Amino acid sequence: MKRWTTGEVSKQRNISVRTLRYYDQINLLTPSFKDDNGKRYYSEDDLFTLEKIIILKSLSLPLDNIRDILDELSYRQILVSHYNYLQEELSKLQASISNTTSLIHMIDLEESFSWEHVSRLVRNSDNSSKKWIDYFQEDERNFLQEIIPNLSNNDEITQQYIAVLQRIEWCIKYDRKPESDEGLDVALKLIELTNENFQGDTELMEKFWEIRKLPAEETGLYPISEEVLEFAERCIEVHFKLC
Amino acid sequence: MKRWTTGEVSKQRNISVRTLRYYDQINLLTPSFKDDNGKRYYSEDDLFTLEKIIILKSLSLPLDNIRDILDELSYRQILVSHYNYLQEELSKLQASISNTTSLIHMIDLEESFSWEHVSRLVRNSDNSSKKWIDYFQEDERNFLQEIIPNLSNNDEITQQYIAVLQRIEWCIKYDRKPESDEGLDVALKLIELTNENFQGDTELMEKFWEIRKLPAEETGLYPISEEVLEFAERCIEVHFKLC
DNA sequence: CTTGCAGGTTACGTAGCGTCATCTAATATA
DNA sequence: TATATTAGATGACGCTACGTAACCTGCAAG
Repeated sequence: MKRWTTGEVSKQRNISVRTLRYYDQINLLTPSFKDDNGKRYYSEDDLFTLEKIIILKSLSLPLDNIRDILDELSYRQILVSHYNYLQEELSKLQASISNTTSLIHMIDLEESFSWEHVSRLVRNSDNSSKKWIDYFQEDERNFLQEIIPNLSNNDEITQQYIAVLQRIEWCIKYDRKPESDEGLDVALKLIELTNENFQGDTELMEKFWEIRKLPAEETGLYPISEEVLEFAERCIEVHFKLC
Repeated sequence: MKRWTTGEVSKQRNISVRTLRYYDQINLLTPSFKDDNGKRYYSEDDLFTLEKIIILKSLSLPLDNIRDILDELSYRQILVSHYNYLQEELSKLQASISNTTSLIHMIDLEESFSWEHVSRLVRNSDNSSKKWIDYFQEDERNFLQEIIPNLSNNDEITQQYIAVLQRIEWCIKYDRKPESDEGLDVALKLIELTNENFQGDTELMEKFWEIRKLPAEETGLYPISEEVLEFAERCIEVHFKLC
């Protein structure tokens, strides 16, 4: 059975030696063997555990929480929660990107660049209130709740829709046609959204209408017109034909 | 002219009062007025500056660097660099997601879940070596270089392609047809990649061939077959028709 | 024999705040 | 008018996840 020294593990996993020693110190990852001089030797199992730790860390879990749950979760559970987390981040990022492009557009057009616009955009994109525990599945949560507190949550999907709708509004306002590059962009986002969050067009449309019905303060949008919906549909029509 | 107190700003921008006081303390954002009791009052300009700071912070810039460059950069420059950063993050995230799904697939199939596979995947996705300075444009960099060091960089786009190719290989291996949901996924990613990173199919194909020519150790892939390319093309053919 | 390298320990430093403890001024309520 | 609450202020200490420096050890190479 092969064993690895700190230096080897450090290079392989791209982690500092100091980190490994620290993990040993706080009893997060104690190497399965130490020789007479105190040299650490890591087994293959240790490396798998380290992998787990790295993944859980990327969920922004504090190390002592990781230590608490490490043994209770299977590799698959960890990966699935990691996957959920990543998808969530993706949503946020895409919303952020939309907002940022909107702002840049506004500056470039040198008009309507008011404090109102900025704060409305930023307010929508900023508050991230989901926590790592939300990325675990229900049954796992039940167990986890006993160890650690819980949290509120926020509809990120809605935010994504809002972002798309804002882009469409921009297009209409500045006379970009559905046939333009911007129209293609909109179409792509829409397809992505339907594909990732729902399974078909029915739900998509429902979501659209739900958002439309929300009061303006809540969505951060000026009231949404029929025009917008038509624009959206035409974007997809023009650029893609689903077979 | 309206002025805001710490508490008001705190709520509006979703920042702790402590943070505001800290920024004052380190001379990052000093409110334009203080009354006899030392109460801080922020002007509209102050709020814009705060916005800039928040954006720059989201680039993971340390606060003292932000202080140094804050006055030198226009709002537009900051937003553009922020946008570049976000796009970069998006690439990484997508690669991460692909890798994670691959791993989950492997576990689910309960075969070939060797250390080799895991480490190959993780090694590819892990090392993030771009730094915030890379997200500024050339002329801005020249100026910035005088203040702060510089860094290497890594071909993230290649990594994205690798991720897609890996998914295709998985499809072929487990007999998922281009017509399946997985095929649709692949098609979506491919369209996204062509649309975001290049402008047309020509470059896409070049990139594909470039990667194919790379030795296996570098790409982290088993040699890529004609089969893969055909599969990719069919995915797009089957699911989308560009008009 | 020393030199260098890979390992070790101990201990202090860091960023960006959170979190007391304590104080003041202004306003609301009894 | 007395008091309680609120929103502000200022230290000062605490925290995470390590980086970094100082110094020691064991071993192979020159």
